[in-house]
Amino acid sequence: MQIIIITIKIMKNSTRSFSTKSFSSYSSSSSPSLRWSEELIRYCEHPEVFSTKEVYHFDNEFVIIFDKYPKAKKHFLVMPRKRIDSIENLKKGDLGMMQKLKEKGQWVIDSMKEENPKLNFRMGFHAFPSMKQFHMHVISQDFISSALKNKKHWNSFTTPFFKDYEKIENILKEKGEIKFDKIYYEALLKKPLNCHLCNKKDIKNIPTLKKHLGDHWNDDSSEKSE
DNA sequence: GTTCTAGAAC
DNA sequence: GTTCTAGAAC
Repeated sequence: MQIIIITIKIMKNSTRSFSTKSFSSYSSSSSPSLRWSEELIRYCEHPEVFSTKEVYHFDNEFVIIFDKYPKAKKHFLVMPRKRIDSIENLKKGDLGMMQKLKEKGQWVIDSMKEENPKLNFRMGFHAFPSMKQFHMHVISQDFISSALKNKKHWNSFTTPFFKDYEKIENILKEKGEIKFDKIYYEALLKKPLNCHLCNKKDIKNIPTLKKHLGDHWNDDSSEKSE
């Protein structure tokens, strides 16, 4: 009986949402297939509507969210709320914002290290991000995560595809813009799996890499706990 | 960015 | 036969 009631409720809902959709012009449906790339924008426009499980912190200028698919034990995105599509849209005039962005990132790192001093962090940017809205990654360097699933994930954080904050700030100061060679950086994502901590090269596959990362994490903890 | 899955690699 | 990767998704 309960199942029947639930089914009816679902049918009612879907009918309603369908008619609402077709009634209003639904202007935000700019190519629905590309909507995933714009998801970060919602956090910047209305950070207050999200739970504390999604939004770590926000103020008038910045939002810090938990990465939805964390590639390490701790992985945050720090973003200006002002609409900036991409790292390529940065101007020298954004250097003030950048300084505050760095402070926000460092504030998260300090707080996370207080919680677990064993964690190391990098803060920086992908040379060619997939998601719109300029965002900075704050990510712990264990890379122990079930969401880390393929070579692209790995190489995007452990090759020069990942640009530390200071690097980007320096380029912006010196050249006034951020522009990378797309062919070169796309190729980096396809390179063999190399460990970011030791000299191990050409790790066979992702499962083997994960075992290797687990070993680093455990070795490290036994050293420090002695 | 993810999910899904065909077929390559083992 | 099973594990794993990598390309399509309208």
